[in-house]
Amino acid sequence: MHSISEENYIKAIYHLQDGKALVSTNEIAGRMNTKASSVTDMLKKLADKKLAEYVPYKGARLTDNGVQCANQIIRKHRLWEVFLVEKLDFSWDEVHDVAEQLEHIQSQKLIDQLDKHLGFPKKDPHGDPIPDRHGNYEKTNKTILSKLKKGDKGTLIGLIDSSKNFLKYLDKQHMKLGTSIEIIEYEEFDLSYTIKVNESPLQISKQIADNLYIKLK
Amino acid sequence: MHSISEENYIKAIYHLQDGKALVSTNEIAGRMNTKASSVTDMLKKLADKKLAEYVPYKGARLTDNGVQCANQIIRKHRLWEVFLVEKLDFSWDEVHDVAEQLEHIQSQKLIDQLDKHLGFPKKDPHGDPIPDRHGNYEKTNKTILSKLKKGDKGTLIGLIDSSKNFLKYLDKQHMKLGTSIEIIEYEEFDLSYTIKVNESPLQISKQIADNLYIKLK
DNA sequence: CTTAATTTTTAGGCAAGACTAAAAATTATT
DNA sequence: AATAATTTTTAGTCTTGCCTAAAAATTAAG
Repeated sequence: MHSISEENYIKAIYHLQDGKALVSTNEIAGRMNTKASSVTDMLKKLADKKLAEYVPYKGARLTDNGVQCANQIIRKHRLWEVFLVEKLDFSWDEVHDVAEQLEHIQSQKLIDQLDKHLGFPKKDPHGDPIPDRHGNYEKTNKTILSKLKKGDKGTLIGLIDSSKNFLKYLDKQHMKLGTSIEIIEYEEFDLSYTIKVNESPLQISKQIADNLYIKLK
Repeated sequence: MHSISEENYIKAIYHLQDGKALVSTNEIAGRMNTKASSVTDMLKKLADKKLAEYVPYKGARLTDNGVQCANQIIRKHRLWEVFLVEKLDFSWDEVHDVAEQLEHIQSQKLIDQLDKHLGFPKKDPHGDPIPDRHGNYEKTNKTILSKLKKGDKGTLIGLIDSSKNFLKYLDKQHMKLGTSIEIIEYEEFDLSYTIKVNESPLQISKQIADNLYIKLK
Protein backbone atom coordinates (compact mmCIF):
# COMPACT_ATOMS: atom_id res chain seq x y z
CA MET A 1 0.00 0.00 0.00
CA HIS A 2 1.74 3.18 1.19
CA SER A 3 5.15 3.31 2.77
CA ILE A 4 5.55 4.17 6.43
CA SER A 5 7.15 7.44 5.44
CA GLU A 6 4.25 8.35 3.18
CA GLU A 7 1.82 7.54 5.97
CA ASN A 8 3.69 9.78 8.36
CA TYR A 9 3.56 12.70 5.95
CA ILE A 10 -0.16 12.15 5.34
CA LYS A 11 -0.78 12.20 9.07
CA ALA A 12 1.29 15.36 9.55
CA ILE A 13 -0.53 17.22 6.78
CA TYR A 14 -3.86 16.08 8.17
CA HIS A 15 -3.11 17.39 11.64
CA LEU A 16 -1.73 20.69 10.35
CA GLN A 17 -4.55 21.22 7.86
CA ASP A 18 -7.40 22.09 10.28
CA GLY A 19 -9.41 24.58 8.24
CA LYS A 20 -6.40 26.03 6.42
CA ALA A 21 -6.48 26.01 2.63
CA LEU A 22 -2.87 24.88 2.29
CA VAL A 23 -0.21 23.65 4.67
CA SER A 24 3.26 25.07 4.00
CA THR A 25 6.39 23.07 3.36
CA ASN A 26 8.09 24.51 6.42
CA GLU A 27 5.21 23.66 8.74
CA ILE A 28 5.42 20.04 7.66
CA ALA A 29 9.20 20.01 8.00
CA GLY A 30 8.89 21.46 11.51
CA ARG A 31 6.39 18.87 12.67
CA MET A 32 8.32 15.97 11.18
CA ASN A 33 11.84 17.04 12.13
CA THR A 34 13.01 16.93 8.56
CA LYS A 35 14.29 19.53 6.13
CA ALA A 36 12.10 21.51 3.75
CA SER A 37 13.81 19.92 0.75
CA SER A 38 12.79 16.45 1.91
CA VAL A 39 9.23 17.66 2.27
CA THR A 40 9.20 19.02 -1.27
CA ASP A 41 10.30 15.62 -2.57
CA MET A 42 7.55 13.83 -0.70
CA LEU A 43 4.82 16.33 -1.63
CA LYS A 44 5.54 15.62 -5.28
CA LYS A 45 5.25 11.92 -4.66
CA LEU A 46 1.99 12.27 -2.72
CA ALA A 47 0.62 14.45 -5.52
CA ASP A 48 1.59 11.80 -8.10
CA LYS A 49 -0.35 9.25 -6.07
CA LYS A 50 -3.37 11.58 -5.85
CA LEU A 51 -3.13 11.66 -2.08
CA ALA A 52 -2.42 15.39 -1.94
CA GLU A 53 -2.70 18.47 -4.12
CA TYR A 54 0.59 20.30 -4.30
CA VAL A 55 0.97 23.93 -5.39
CA PRO A 56 4.69 24.78 -5.70
CA TYR A 57 5.80 27.59 -3.38
CA LYS A 58 2.34 27.63 -1.79
CA GLY A 59 1.92 24.34 0.03
CA ALA A 60 -0.24 21.23 -0.03
CA ARG A 61 -3.60 19.87 1.01
CA LEU A 62 -4.84 16.28 1.20
CA THR A 63 -7.27 15.04 -1.42
CA ASP A 64 -10.41 13.18 -0.29
CA ASN A 65 -8.39 10.06 -0.82
CA GLY A 66 -5.62 11.40 1.37
CA VAL A 67 -8.04 12.39 4.12
CA GLN A 68 -9.61 8.93 4.05
CA CYS A 69 -6.16 7.44 4.36
CA ALA A 70 -5.28 9.75 7.27
CA ASN A 71 -8.45 8.74 9.06
CA GLN A 72 -7.56 5.08 8.82
CA ILE A 73 -4.09 5.71 10.21
CA ILE A 74 -5.56 7.75 13.05
CA ARG A 75 -8.14 5.05 13.68
CA LYS A 76 -5.36 2.51 14.05
CA HIS A 77 -3.23 4.79 16.22
CA ARG A 78 -6.06 5.53 18.63
CA LEU A 79 -7.34 1.97 18.85
CA TRP A 80 -3.84 0.80 19.74
CA GLU A 81 -3.65 3.52 22.38
CA VAL A 82 -6.85 2.24 23.96
CA PHE A 83 -5.46 -1.30 23.85
CA LEU A 84 -2.21 -0.27 25.52
CA VAL A 85 -3.98 1.58 28.32
CA GLU A 86 -6.92 -0.74 28.90
CA LYS A 87 -5.36 -4.13 28.34
CA LEU A 88 -1.65 -3.68 28.95
CA ASP A 89 -1.76 -1.15 31.80
CA PHE A 90 0.23 1.56 30.06
CA SER A 91 -0.36 5.05 31.45
CA TRP A 92 -1.92 7.49 29.02
CA ASP A 93 1.30 9.45 28.52
CA GLU A 94 3.40 6.36 27.69
CA VAL A 95 1.41 5.13 24.73
CA HIS A 96 2.31 7.51 21.97
CA ASP A 97 5.66 6.16 20.75
CA VAL A 98 4.47 2.57 20.64
CA ALA A 99 1.21 3.53 18.91
CA GLU A 100 3.28 5.40 16.30
CA GLN A 101 4.83 2.06 15.40
CA LEU A 102 1.69 -0.05 15.64
CA GLU A 103 -0.35 2.30 13.47
CA HIS A 104 1.61 1.17 10.40
CA ILE A 105 0.75 -2.54 10.68
CA GLN A 106 -1.24 -3.55 7.61
CA SER A 107 -4.16 -5.90 8.23
CA GLN A 108 -7.80 -5.03 7.93
CA LYS A 109 -8.82 -8.05 9.96
CA LEU A 110 -6.42 -7.12 12.72
CA ILE A 111 -7.85 -3.67 13.18
CA ASP A 112 -11.49 -4.76 12.91
CA GLN A 113 -10.97 -7.49 15.48
CA LEU A 114 -9.04 -5.16 17.76
CA ASP A 115 -11.90 -2.67 17.60
CA LYS A 116 -14.35 -5.43 18.54
CA HIS A 117 -12.08 -6.75 21.31
CA LEU A 118 -11.99 -3.27 22.85
CA GLY A 119 -15.79 -2.92 22.64
CA PHE A 120 -15.82 -0.38 19.78
CA PRO A 121 -14.47 2.56 21.81
CA LYS A 122 -15.42 6.06 20.64
CA LYS A 123 -12.46 7.90 22.24
CA ASP A 124 -8.81 7.27 22.87
CA PRO A 125 -7.14 7.77 26.28
CA HIS A 126 -6.48 11.45 25.46
CA GLY A 127 -10.15 12.06 24.75
CA ASP A 128 -9.71 12.19 20.99
CA PRO A 129 -12.39 10.55 18.85
CA ILE A 130 -11.70 7.25 17.06
CA PRO A 131 -12.84 7.15 13.42
CA ASP A 132 -14.92 4.10 12.48
CA ARG A 133 -14.22 1.74 9.59
CA HIS A 134 -15.61 4.36 7.20
CA GLY A 135 -13.60 7.24 8.59
CA ASN A 136 -16.47 8.88 10.45
CA TYR A 137 -16.04 10.14 13.99
CA GLU A 138 -17.77 12.26 16.59
CA LYS A 139 -16.36 15.76 16.73
CA THR A 140 -15.45 17.08 20.20
CA ASN A 141 -15.05 20.70 21.15
CA LYS A 142 -11.53 20.20 22.36
CA THR A 143 -9.56 23.47 22.56
CA ILE A 144 -6.20 24.64 23.73
CA LEU A 145 -6.62 26.61 26.97
CA SER A 146 -4.80 29.60 25.49
CA LYS A 147 -7.62 30.02 22.98
CA LEU A 148 -10.28 30.49 25.68
CA LYS A 149 -11.84 33.80 26.83
CA LYS A 150 -12.75 35.12 30.27
CA GLY A 151 -15.72 33.21 31.67
CA ASP A 152 -15.21 30.01 29.63
CA LYS A 153 -15.69 26.80 31.60
CA GLY A 154 -14.43 23.33 30.75
CA THR A 155 -12.65 20.15 31.71
CA LEU A 156 -8.99 19.23 31.33
CA ILE A 157 -8.90 16.34 28.86
CA GLY A 158 -5.35 16.29 27.55
CA LEU A 159 -1.84 17.68 27.31
CA ILE A 160 0.37 18.58 24.39
CA ASP A 161 3.69 18.44 26.24
CA SER A 162 3.75 15.43 28.52
CA SER A 163 7.28 15.71 29.86
CA LYS A 164 8.07 14.53 33.40
CA ASN A 165 8.45 18.12 34.63
CA PHE A 166 5.12 19.22 33.26
CA LEU A 167 3.36 16.21 34.78
CA LYS A 168 4.99 17.02 38.13
CA TYR A 169 3.79 20.62 37.91
CA LEU A 170 0.22 19.52 37.22
CA ASP A 171 0.36 17.09 40.09
CA LYS A 172 1.52 19.87 42.44
CA GLN A 173 -1.44 22.01 41.37
CA HIS A 174 -3.80 19.05 41.86
CA MET A 175 -4.73 19.07 38.21
CA LYS A 176 -5.41 15.85 36.35
CA LEU A 177 -7.55 14.61 33.47
CA GLY A 178 -11.16 15.42 34.26
CA THR A 179 -10.43 18.42 36.52
CA SER A 180 -12.89 21.29 35.96
CA ILE A 181 -11.50 24.73 35.23
CA GLU A 182 -12.85 28.22 34.57
CA ILE A 183 -11.13 31.27 33.09
CA ILE A 184 -11.21 34.08 35.66
CA GLU A 185 -8.85 36.60 34.08
CA TYR A 186 -6.65 37.01 31.03
CA GLU A 187 -3.63 39.31 31.17
CA GLU A 188 -2.86 40.84 27.73
CA PHE A 189 0.58 42.01 28.80
CA ASP A 190 2.26 38.62 29.35
CA LEU A 191 -0.55 36.46 27.92
CA SER A 192 -0.97 34.75 31.30
CA TYR A 193 -4.24 33.48 32.71
CA THR A 194 -5.87 33.27 36.10
CA ILE A 195 -8.05 30.17 36.23
CA LYS A 196 -10.22 28.54 38.87
CA VAL A 197 -9.10 24.99 39.68
CA ASN A 198 -10.57 23.00 42.57
CA GLU A 199 -12.38 26.12 43.81
CA SER A 200 -9.17 28.15 44.14
CA PRO A 201 -7.57 30.62 41.74
CA LEU A 202 -4.31 29.75 39.97
CA GLN A 203 -1.95 31.85 37.84
CA ILE A 204 -0.69 30.08 34.74
CA SER A 205 1.81 31.34 32.16
CA LYS A 206 1.26 31.31 28.42
CA GLN A 207 3.59 28.33 28.18
CA ILE A 208 1.32 26.29 30.39
CA ALA A 209 -1.88 27.54 28.77
CA ASP A 210 -0.49 26.43 25.42
CA ASN A 211 -0.12 22.86 26.61
CA LEU A 212 -3.51 22.07 28.12
CA TYR A 213 -6.44 20.68 26.16
CA ILE A 214 -9.85 21.73 27.47
CA LYS A 215 -13.24 20.36 26.53
CA LEU A 216 -15.75 23.19 26.78
CA LYS A 217 -18.92 22.67 28.82
CA MET B 1 18.50 -1.07 17.26
CA HIS B 2 18.52 -3.33 14.20
CA SER B 3 16.68 -2.67 10.98
CA ILE B 4 13.70 -4.78 10.00
CA SER B 5 15.73 -6.26 7.20
CA GLU B 6 18.56 -7.25 9.53
CA GLU B 7 16.06 -8.86 11.88
CA ASN B 8 14.58 -10.89 9.05
CA TYR B 9 17.98 -12.21 8.04
CA ILE B 10 18.83 -13.10 11.63
CA LYS B 11 15.60 -15.02 11.93
CA ALA B 12 16.18 -16.86 8.66
CA ILE B 13 19.71 -17.90 9.63
CA TYR B 14 18.47 -19.02 13.03
CA HIS B 15 15.78 -21.26 11.55
CA LEU B 16 18.13 -22.73 8.93
CA GLN B 17 20.98 -23.27 11.38
CA ASP B 18 19.58 -26.21 13.41
CA GLY B 19 22.74 -28.17 14.19
CA LYS B 20 24.54 -27.25 10.96
CA ALA B 21 27.93 -25.62 11.29
CA LEU B 22 27.28 -23.01 8.59
CA VAL B 23 24.24 -21.92 6.61
CA SER B 24 24.91 -21.28 2.93
CA THR B 25 24.20 -18.07 1.07
CA ASN B 26 21.81 -19.84 -1.28
CA GLU B 27 19.80 -21.41 1.52
CA ILE B 28 19.24 -17.99 3.01
CA ALA B 29 18.37 -16.50 -0.36
CA GLY B 30 15.88 -19.30 -0.96
CA ARG B 31 14.10 -18.83 2.34
CA MET B 32 13.96 -15.05 2.02
CA ASN B 33 13.03 -14.83 -1.66
CA THR B 34 16.02 -12.65 -2.46
CA LYS B 35 19.09 -13.14 -4.59
CA ALA B 36 22.37 -14.57 -3.36
CA SER B 37 24.15 -11.27 -4.01
CA SER B 38 21.81 -9.47 -1.61
CA VAL B 39 22.51 -12.10 1.01
CA THR B 40 26.26 -11.64 0.65
CA ASP B 41 25.86 -7.92 1.27
CA MET B 42 23.83 -8.51 4.41
CA LEU B 43 26.10 -11.23 5.78
CA LYS B 44 28.99 -8.77 5.68
CA LYS B 45 26.92 -6.25 7.57
CA LEU B 46 25.82 -8.77 10.20
CA ALA B 47 29.43 -9.85 10.62
CA ASP B 48 30.50 -6.20 11.12
CA LYS B 49 27.89 -5.90 13.83
CA LYS B 50 29.08 -9.13 15.49
CA LEU B 51 25.70 -10.75 14.99
CA ALA B 52 27.05 -13.47 12.69
CA GLU B 53 30.33 -15.07 11.71
CA TYR B 54 30.78 -15.04 7.97
CA VAL B 55 33.21 -17.26 6.06
CA PRO B 56 33.30 -16.19 2.39
CA TYR B 57 32.21 -18.94 0.00
CA LYS B 58 31.33 -21.16 2.97
CA GLY B 59 28.38 -19.55 4.70
CA ALA B 60 27.44 -17.98 8.02
CA ARG B 61 26.44 -18.82 11.56
CA LEU B 62 24.93 -16.58 14.26
CA THR B 63 27.11 -15.47 17.16
CA ASP B 64 25.77 -15.81 20.71
CA ASN B 65 24.66 -12.26 20.32
CA GLY B 66 22.84 -13.09 17.11
CA VAL B 67 21.14 -16.10 18.68
CA GLN B 68 20.00 -13.97 21.60
CA CYS B 69 18.61 -11.47 19.15
CA ALA B 70 16.82 -14.20 17.16
CA ASN B 71 15.26 -15.53 20.35
CA GLN B 72 13.83 -12.14 21.17
CA ILE B 73 12.32 -11.77 17.70
CA ILE B 74 10.85 -15.26 17.92
CA ARG B 75 9.53 -14.47 21.39
CA LYS B 76 7.73 -11.45 20.00
CA HIS B 77 6.44 -13.33 16.96
CA ARG B 78 5.00 -16.17 19.02
CA LEU B 79 3.49 -13.98 21.71
CA TRP B 80 1.70 -11.97 19.04
CA GLU B 81 0.45 -15.20 17.51
CA VAL B 82 -1.04 -16.22 20.84
CA PHE B 83 -2.62 -12.78 21.16
CA LEU B 84 -4.17 -12.97 17.70
CA VAL B 85 -5.63 -16.42 18.28
CA GLU B 86 -6.71 -16.08 21.91
CA LYS B 87 -7.86 -12.48 22.04
CA LEU B 88 -8.74 -11.55 18.48
CA ASP B 89 -10.23 -14.85 17.28
CA PHE B 90 -7.82 -15.40 14.43
CA SER B 91 -7.52 -19.01 13.35
CA TRP B 92 -4.11 -20.55 13.86
CA ASP B 93 -3.28 -20.55 10.15
CA GLU B 94 -4.12 -16.85 9.64
CA VAL B 95 -1.70 -15.38 12.13
CA HIS B 96 1.65 -15.67 10.44
CA ASP B 97 1.68 -12.66 8.12
CA VAL B 98 0.43 -10.28 10.77
CA ALA B 99 2.84 -11.64 13.36
CA GLU B 100 5.67 -11.09 10.86
CA GLN B 101 4.87 -7.41 10.99
CA LEU B 102 4.21 -7.16 14.72
CA GLU B 103 7.45 -8.92 15.65
CA HIS B 104 9.43 -5.85 14.60
CA ILE B 105 7.74 -3.39 16.98
CA GLN B 106 10.35 -2.05 19.39
CA SER B 107 9.24 -1.70 22.99
CA GLN B 108 10.40 -3.80 25.89
CA LYS B 109 7.46 -2.72 28.01
CA LEU B 110 5.02 -3.68 25.27
CA ILE B 111 6.27 -7.21 25.02
CA ASP B 112 6.58 -7.76 28.77
CA GLN B 113 3.05 -6.52 29.35
CA LEU B 114 1.72 -8.54 26.44
CA ASP B 115 3.32 -11.66 27.93
CA LYS B 116 1.66 -10.91 31.27
CA HIS B 117 -1.70 -10.13 29.64
CA LEU B 118 -1.62 -13.54 27.95
CA GLY B 119 -0.72 -15.34 31.19
CA PHE B 120 2.90 -16.08 30.28
CA PRO B 121 2.12 -18.74 27.66
CA LYS B 122 4.78 -21.40 27.03
CA LYS B 123 3.69 -22.32 23.49
CA ASP B 124 2.31 -20.58 20.45
CA PRO B 125 -0.76 -21.76 18.53
CA HIS B 126 1.42 -24.06 16.37
CA GLY B 127 2.84 -25.79 19.44
CA ASP B 128 6.22 -24.06 19.24
CA PRO B 129 7.83 -22.92 22.48
CA ILE B 130 7.94 -19.22 23.41
CA PRO B 131 11.32 -18.02 24.71
CA ASP B 132 11.19 -16.06 27.95
CA ARG B 133 12.68 -12.60 28.55
CA HIS B 134 16.12 -14.21 28.79
CA GLY B 135 15.80 -16.26 25.61
CA ASN B 136 15.24 -19.60 27.39
CA TYR B 137 12.54 -21.97 26.24
CA GLU B 138 11.33 -25.53 26.70
CA LYS B 139 12.47 -27.80 23.91
CA THR B 140 9.79 -29.98 22.37
CA ASN B 141 10.38 -33.18 20.43
CA LYS B 142 8.58 -31.85 17.41
CA THR B 143 9.43 -33.79 14.26
CA ILE B 144 8.34 -33.88 10.66
CA LEU B 145 6.29 -37.04 10.07
CA SER B 146 8.53 -38.11 7.20
CA LYS B 147 11.40 -38.51 9.68
CA LEU B 148 9.56 -41.13 11.77
CA LYS B 149 10.10 -44.90 11.70
CA LYS B 150 7.67 -47.83 11.84
CA GLY B 151 6.10 -48.09 15.28
CA ASP B 152 6.58 -44.42 16.27
CA LYS B 153 3.57 -42.85 18.00
CA GLY B 154 2.75 -39.18 18.40
CA THR B 155 0.32 -36.29 18.11
CA LEU B 156 -0.27 -33.91 15.21
CA ILE B 157 0.78 -30.49 16.48
CA GLY B 158 1.40 -28.41 13.37
CA LEU B 159 1.63 -28.00 9.60
CA ILE B 160 4.31 -26.59 7.34
CA ASP B 161 2.09 -25.93 4.32
CA SER B 162 -1.21 -24.46 5.48
CA SER B 163 -2.86 -23.85 2.12
CA LYS B 164 -6.63 -24.11 1.78
CA ASN B 165 -6.35 -27.37 -0.15
CA PHE B 166 -4.17 -29.04 2.43
CA LEU B 167 -6.49 -27.98 5.24
CA LYS B 168 -9.44 -29.43 3.30
CA TYR B 169 -7.61 -32.72 2.84
CA LEU B 170 -6.88 -32.97 6.57
CA ASP B 171 -10.49 -32.20 7.37
CA LYS B 172 -11.65 -34.98 5.03
CA GLN B 173 -9.37 -37.44 6.84
CA HIS B 174 -10.65 -36.23 10.23
CA MET B 175 -7.20 -35.03 11.20
CA LYS B 176 -6.72 -31.88 13.25
CA LEU B 177 -4.27 -30.53 15.83
CA GLY B 178 -4.11 -32.98 18.70
CA THR B 179 -5.05 -36.07 16.66
CA SER B 180 -3.01 -39.14 17.66
CA ILE B 181 -1.18 -41.07 14.98
CA GLU B 182 1.02 -44.15 14.73
CA ILE B 183 3.33 -45.30 11.93
CA ILE B 184 2.17 -48.71 10.71
CA GLU B 185 4.23 -49.12 7.56
CA TYR B 186 6.83 -47.25 5.51
CA GLU B 187 7.16 -47.95 1.79
CA GLU B 188 10.73 -47.38 0.59
CA PHE B 189 9.73 -47.42 -3.07
CA ASP B 190 7.60 -44.25 -3.15
CA LEU B 191 8.47 -42.99 0.35
CA SER B 192 4.79 -43.23 1.34
CA TYR B 193 3.51 -44.13 4.80
CA THR B 194 0.61 -46.07 6.21
CA ILE B 195 -0.40 -44.51 9.50
CA LYS B 196 -3.12 -45.20 12.06
CA VAL B 197 -5.46 -42.23 12.53
CA ASN B 198 -8.64 -42.47 14.61
CA GLU B 199 -8.20 -46.24 14.87
CA SER B 200 -8.19 -46.74 11.08
CA PRO B 201 -5.28 -47.05 8.65
CA LEU B 202 -4.53 -44.26 6.16
CA GLN B 203 -2.13 -44.08 3.21
CA ILE B 204 -0.23 -40.81 2.95
CA SER B 205 2.20 -39.71 0.26
CA LYS B 206 5.65 -38.28 0.89
CA GLN B 207 4.31 -34.84 0.09
CA ILE B 208 1.84 -35.05 2.93
CA ALA B 209 4.30 -36.66 5.34
CA ASP B 210 6.67 -33.75 4.67
CA ASN B 211 4.10 -31.23 5.86
CA LEU B 212 2.93 -32.61 9.18
CA TYR B 213 4.59 -31.83 12.50
CA ILE B 214 4.33 -34.61 15.06
CA LYS B 215 5.15 -34.49 18.75
CA LEU B 216 6.47 -37.91 19.80
CA LYS B 217 4.90 -39.64 22.77
C1' DC C 1 9.05 49.96 -5.81
C1' DT C 2 13.28 48.27 -4.87
C1' DT C 3 16.08 45.85 -1.76
C1' DA C 4 16.35 42.60 2.06
C1' DA C 5 14.76 38.55 4.42
C1' DT C 6 12.48 34.38 4.23
C1' DT C 7 10.67 30.35 2.14
C1' DT C 8 10.82 26.90 -1.20
C1' DT C 9 12.79 24.39 -4.80
C1' DT C 10 16.55 22.37 -7.47
C1' DA C 11 20.76 19.92 -7.95
C1' DG C 12 23.81 16.75 -6.39
C1' DG C 13 25.02 13.23 -2.80
C1' DC C 14 24.66 9.52 0.61
C1' DA C 15 23.06 5.07 2.88
C1' DA C 16 20.17 1.00 2.93
C1' DG C 17 18.63 -2.74 0.55
C1' DA C 18 17.51 -4.71 -3.41
C1' DC C 19 18.76 -6.16 -8.38
C1' DT C 20 21.57 -7.98 -12.90
C1' DA C 21 25.56 -9.51 -15.14
C1' DA C 22 30.12 -10.92 -15.02
C1' DA C 23 34.05 -12.79 -12.51
C1' DA C 24 35.97 -15.85 -9.16
C1' DA C 25 35.87 -19.77 -6.18
C1' DT C 26 34.21 -24.19 -5.06
C1' DT C 27 32.35 -28.72 -6.04
C1' DA C 28 31.20 -32.42 -9.22
C1' DT C 29 32.15 -35.25 -13.21
C1' DT C 30 34.56 -37.79 -16.18
C1' DA D 1 43.69 -34.04 -12.78
C1' DA D 2 41.16 -31.37 -16.06
C1' DT D 3 37.00 -29.63 -17.35
C1' DA D 4 32.16 -28.70 -16.42
C1' DA D 5 28.57 -27.19 -13.39
C1' DT D 6 27.30 -24.77 -9.49
C1' DT D 7 27.74 -21.44 -5.94
C1' DT D 8 29.26 -17.19 -4.30
C1' DT D 9 31.16 -12.75 -4.73
C1' DT D 10 32.10 -8.38 -7.01
C1' DA D 11 30.91 -4.44 -9.66
C1' DG D 12 27.74 -1.43 -11.08
C1' DT D 13 22.53 0.27 -10.93
C1' DC D 14 18.17 1.48 -9.07
C1' DT D 15 14.72 3.28 -5.64
C1' DT D 16 13.42 5.36 -1.34
C1' DG D 17 14.12 8.76 1.78
C1' DC D 18 17.02 11.70 3.66
C1' DC D 19 20.70 15.51 3.54
C1' DT D 20 23.48 20.16 2.18
C1' DA D 21 24.30 24.05 -0.59
C1' DA D 22 22.93 27.04 -4.05
C1' DA D 23 19.35 29.10 -6.90
C1' DA D 24 14.79 30.83 -7.48
C1' DA D 25 10.45 32.55 -5.87
C1' DT D 26 7.78 34.88 -2.54
C1' DT D 27 7.00 38.08 1.15
C1' DA D 28 8.43 41.92 4.06
C1' DA D 29 10.63 46.37 4.85
C1' DG D 30 12.33 50.69 3.99
